Amino acid sequence: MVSSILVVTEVIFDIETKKIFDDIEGYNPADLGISIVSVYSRTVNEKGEETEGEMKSFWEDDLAKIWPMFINADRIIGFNSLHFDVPALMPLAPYDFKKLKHFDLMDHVKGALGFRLSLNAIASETLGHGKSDNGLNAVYYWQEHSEESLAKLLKYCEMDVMVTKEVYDYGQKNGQLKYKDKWNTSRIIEVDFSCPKVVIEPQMGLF
DNA sequence: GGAATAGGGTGGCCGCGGTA
DNA sequence: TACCGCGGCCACCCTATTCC
Repeated sequence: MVSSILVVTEVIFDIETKKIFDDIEGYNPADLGISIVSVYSRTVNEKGEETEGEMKSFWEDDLAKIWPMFINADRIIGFNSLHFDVPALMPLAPYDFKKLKHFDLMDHVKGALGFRLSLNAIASETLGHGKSDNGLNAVYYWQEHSEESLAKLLKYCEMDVMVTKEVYDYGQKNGQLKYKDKWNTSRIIEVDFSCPKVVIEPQMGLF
């Protein structure tokens, strides 16, 4: 008797750019340039438990290493990724990056609420802590380019990925997220982050 | 500060009810 | 009947918000 294993490979990612929109003409995230990409890659078993996970960060010179991670993923998770991260990475990708299995958290929040919310607003109320910094500072850290500022940039990008991961996990486990509205009232967002499991048939010995 | 988009504020229009 | 005030609805414009 051979039993099937249900697993999902998930990749949670975030990017930081070299420039802000003020530095470029028009609106094309691809023109901002990529300074660093942080990726949390993991496998999840049939119980929804993370069996293994690893955080990696890649500076612009190492970006070639990230593409195999994305193309093998069952779900690529980001926040506002479809409207920002994906277009920014597109020109650098060796394949059609936008055709992969993207899962944009903000898109789901917008679908549930009808309007957009920041990752910080959701994380603060849902997890009790928000982001450690903001995206503009990430650009300044890159432009400063000192050992200390690059360390801050790396830490910020990885922290962003961890916050995204925690929000995603909370939504998947509880079927809801939280945020504070403009009247400072705590609100609940009903979400469905369920993911179809991939069935892996154990290989029979061929020898 | 870029594009996109939702929310809020404002003003115009219309219908209804009260009063002279 | 004519006038006035009020409320509801709609369109428009401005502001706030997302990402970096």
